Amino acid sequence: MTVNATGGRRRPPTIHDVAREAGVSRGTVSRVLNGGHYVSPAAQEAVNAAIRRTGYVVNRHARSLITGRSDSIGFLLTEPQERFFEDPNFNVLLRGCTQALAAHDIPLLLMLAGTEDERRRITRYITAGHVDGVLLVSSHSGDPVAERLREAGVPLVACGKPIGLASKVSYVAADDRDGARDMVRHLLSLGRRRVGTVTGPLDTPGGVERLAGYREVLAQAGLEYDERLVVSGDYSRASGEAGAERLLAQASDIDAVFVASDLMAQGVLAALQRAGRRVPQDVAVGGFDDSPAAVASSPELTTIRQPWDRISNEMVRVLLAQIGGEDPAAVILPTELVKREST
Amino acid sequence: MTVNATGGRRRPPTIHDVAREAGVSRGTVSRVLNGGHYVSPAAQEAVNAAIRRTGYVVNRHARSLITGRSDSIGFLLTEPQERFFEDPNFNVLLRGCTQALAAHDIPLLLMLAGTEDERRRITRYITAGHVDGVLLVSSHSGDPVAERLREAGVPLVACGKPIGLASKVSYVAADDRDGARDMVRHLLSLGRRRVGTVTGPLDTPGGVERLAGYREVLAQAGLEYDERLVVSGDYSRASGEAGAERLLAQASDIDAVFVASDLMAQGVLAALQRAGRRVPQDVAVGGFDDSPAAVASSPELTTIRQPWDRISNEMVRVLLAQIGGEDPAAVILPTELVKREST
DNA sequence: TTCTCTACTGTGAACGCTCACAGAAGCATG
DNA sequence: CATGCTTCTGTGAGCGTTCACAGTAGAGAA
Repeated sequence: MTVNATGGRRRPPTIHDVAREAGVSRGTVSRVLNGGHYVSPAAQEAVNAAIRRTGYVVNRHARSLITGRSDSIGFLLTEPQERFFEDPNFNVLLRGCTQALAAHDIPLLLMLAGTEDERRRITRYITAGHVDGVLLVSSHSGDPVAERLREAGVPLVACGKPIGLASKVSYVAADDRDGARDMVRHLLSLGRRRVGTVTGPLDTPGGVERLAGYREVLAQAGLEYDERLVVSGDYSRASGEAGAERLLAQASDIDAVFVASDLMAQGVLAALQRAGRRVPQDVAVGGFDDSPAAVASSPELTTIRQPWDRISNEMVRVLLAQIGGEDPAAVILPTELVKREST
Repeated sequence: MTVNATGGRRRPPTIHDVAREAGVSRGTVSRVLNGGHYVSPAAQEAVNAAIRRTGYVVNRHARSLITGRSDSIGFLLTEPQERFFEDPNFNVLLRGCTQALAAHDIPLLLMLAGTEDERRRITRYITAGHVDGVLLVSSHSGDPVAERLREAGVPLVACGKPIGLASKVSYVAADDRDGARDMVRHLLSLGRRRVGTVTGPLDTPGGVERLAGYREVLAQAGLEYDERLVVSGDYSRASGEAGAERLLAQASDIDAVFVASDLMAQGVLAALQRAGRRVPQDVAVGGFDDSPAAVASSPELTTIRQPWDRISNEMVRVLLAQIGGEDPAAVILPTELVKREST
């Protein structure tokens, strides 16, 4: 790439420079830039050569000004707590989305809106058209941002099924309920009969669905529901630890625990160890997520793998389709049981 | 905020609408928008009211087109491996930078450039002026992107001292060497005399500096350098585990290990446990970073806290200053020894 | 031939904003 | 009363692109 082939000036080359260099008009260059329809092969080639020679890069601001599109996507995190940011799943999701968008040459804007103040600011920013669509990562129900954006007609895809949201909004989620079913069936297949659970927050879809799967399978197995076997946490390690302690106190004959996240499962392992219960001999422990925490703990966790790479790809695909005018869509992806040492 | 107070049209209000609503000219509105100099209090007030009534939000594309600035900052990760993305420090840094920028109402663009292809594309994108500056997060030396951006005159701040970079580039770093010194002194103060170390990659500043600190303190203490006590890893858990095994094989009388990252320290703990060594009774283990891994492992890790919140704040501060015309600057921030159970 | 159709090309007018400039008004100074 | 200065305001131009439209050339049909 020859720098400043068009002369010694400082300013980056414009579409005019390319047109002059190629001996065609602005219009033709613009057409080449936007798919090359109605452009003769000769002109096409001349323009491409000129672009290469001048080092031309399209000015996205000028383009956006007229098209009204921004050619960028927002990745919005409205979680009030910072917890989700520490969640290893977040990493995978963020990276996956960034890469999936990079394949379309679309930059991703990271937006954090933890406080109500920030949420208001970000909402204004988004509805002003500064991004073409939003990947929404927020687990809690009644998220006002989602509703506001939806009302403003901003293309939106949520990660996980948004609960308590009045109307149609696209989402991509793992099949939480089915994953939970798989895990509990696995625990029962090992001969366990006193299977407890530490649920996620019950205002999140994951929390609700995983608990539902657990109850379904126990019911199918003819085991009657015992509320002493059910405690809930908030996906944090500490809450897992506390949950396990409560379980041991309420039902000391417990022989397995289905934990709704790997991070909480780590806490459960710690609590069991402190109580002198061996894992998996005395108590089998199953996690959820297959996060790095699953192999970082000892014993390594049997867990349910969430297909994060597929989730991020699908989120991007659905969002772009929606920006292109398609209707909202829901995508549910299958999970997978990963057997390790803890069961 | 009244929606569409200026009429029933769909399109968002422009500066013209605000001007009409306030009974002033575009110029006056623009001046209010940009600091309010040379604007009478009455006009100021009228414009602000009109903005509120119309729900006006500035069109950044139009503004950027003329100012040449983009009012956005890039967060660039050029690590070829995905390891850094899994590093908990990354989270903290990314969040810190996003928030520090949000305070200035500047959006952050996340850019991943793992392959040479992507690096080329991103470099073009950046040098075309689509961001005003870059926060560079990359540990390895000889990073071609940093050099290219610097040559192109793009304001740039690196996280950690870039090694092998020809000329001046701003950076913000924790005082790695001093942190290492603190930790090794701490280990010696416990009466340990056979102190091994698992270093980071020696083509990273952290790897080099932490090893240097280790050697300095041992030398000061009159202990002679024993190369069997030094192995190197790549900051991953697995490499910590492998490193500890090598240490035990080479120097089985080891009574302490200074590990250059918490993640590796987790691996070291696992290897020691498997070898039947008690921590801290038989072998004291010191980590580095004070990442979530430090409290997630058992025993909880004594470690060196990196001031990530301050690092991200400083990176943003230095970058904005540089965009504002100031010269590059280097900022070194102190670390802190955090004592827990592993020593 | 003349007409229509298709493939291609060039041109003027926006998009919404900032910037430079011209000018008005108010006030003090000579 | 003219002059200069400061503070404030409006206006025209232009940033780099796309879009709609007009127009040209060539091929095929009537």
